[in-house]
Amino acid sequence: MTTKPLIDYFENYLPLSEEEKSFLEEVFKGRRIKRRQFILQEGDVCKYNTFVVEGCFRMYTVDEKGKEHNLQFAIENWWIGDIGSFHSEEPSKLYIEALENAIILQIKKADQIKLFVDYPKFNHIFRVFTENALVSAQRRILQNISSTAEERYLDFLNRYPYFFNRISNVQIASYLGVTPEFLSTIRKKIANS
Amino acid sequence: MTTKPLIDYFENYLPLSEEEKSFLEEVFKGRRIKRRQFILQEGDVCKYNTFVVEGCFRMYTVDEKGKEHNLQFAIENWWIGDIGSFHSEEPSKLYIEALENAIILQIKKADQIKLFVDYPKFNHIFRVFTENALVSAQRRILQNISSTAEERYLDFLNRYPYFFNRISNVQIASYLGVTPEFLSTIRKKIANS
DNA sequence: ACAAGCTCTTAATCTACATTAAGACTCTTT
DNA sequence: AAAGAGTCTTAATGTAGATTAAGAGCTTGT
Repeated sequence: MTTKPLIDYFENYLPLSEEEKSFLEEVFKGRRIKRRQFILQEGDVCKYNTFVVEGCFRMYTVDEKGKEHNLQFAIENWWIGDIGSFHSEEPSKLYIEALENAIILQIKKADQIKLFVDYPKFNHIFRVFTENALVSAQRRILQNISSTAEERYLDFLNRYPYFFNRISNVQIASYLGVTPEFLSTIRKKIANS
Repeated sequence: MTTKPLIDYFENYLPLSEEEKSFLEEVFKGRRIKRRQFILQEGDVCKYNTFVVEGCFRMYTVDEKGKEHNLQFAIENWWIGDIGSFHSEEPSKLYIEALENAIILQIKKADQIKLFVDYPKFNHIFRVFTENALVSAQRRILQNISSTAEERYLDFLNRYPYFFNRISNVQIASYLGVTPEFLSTIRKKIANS
């Protein structure tokens, strides 16, 4: 439960000074999370920005009919959290649940603001991360309004091949916006072609 | 064709020094764009980040069947551009077309980098803009995978009421991911209820 | 070792939305 | 003023994907 994976991760983008490293060690807290445990639930304010060291999470909403819809998965070296709630400090409409036993590193909002003010370099790094996330989100929007479920599934496998053996088809179907039954027929069709 | 609207816009977030203002005046170039004119076309690298002073734009892709799909609109005080292409300097897959005669302010990539390096404050401002855009994009993804077209249309009107009289239903349908004909039946149903 | 609970599949029926085609109703442009 | 292009609507028919239900193969816990 050291911050080393996080520091390595940052140093892929920019070298860090010793002072910066020790500040990161101070403000990021390690936690072990068990499968099926939640790190955010609807109605709670998202108080932490979370870096996944090990394990796998999904972030989802529940609609009026009680159906769950996956917005995002996160595995090793991914960030997860409800950015909207984190910044506005308003209750979230999202759940974040561990799909596997996991190890995470979390930073509180006040510490993250301190990070940005005292070490402006991180403003830049996080701007770039957010831009990359936005580009992915835009691609997914275009796919949702222009592609069939089969095309979206094939693109998903192509883009995230390591999810194929790690995440159940029920969860993948919920991410793609189709029922597990229909994903099953898509898979059958692909297999027979 | 002054940078005043842009400076006013930034000052809603943070006051600017005279030096910062004069740098902005130096690097942002004004342009007049006519209805139906493109400021980005598929295959071109997106060389500018664009601030809309006046007028209205849409950003869209064209799929293999030749159908257009609107990713985003932009009116006064909105930013528009293909962020992915702008940063990677790879050819864009998007078009950006003026839906009305327009006035814009554009900054080149090299100048934007200079802006971030010399005036770190802007790193922060643009990080916040990007986060807000990401939150909107995430909300739209969740809607696309969980709501009917009617629900999406009602939410669109609710969220962007000023688009109702400004943007044609053909363009709105393309944004929502339905055909204009089906949007028409939705509108009829709403009117009769 | 067994029940209990997930997960995946198959198949029948149903519905949201697409496609095609046609007509009315704008706006522009000349 | 007339032609023409773009926009909105209506209606018939077609299809992607939802829903429901059932059963088969896996894990998991006791």
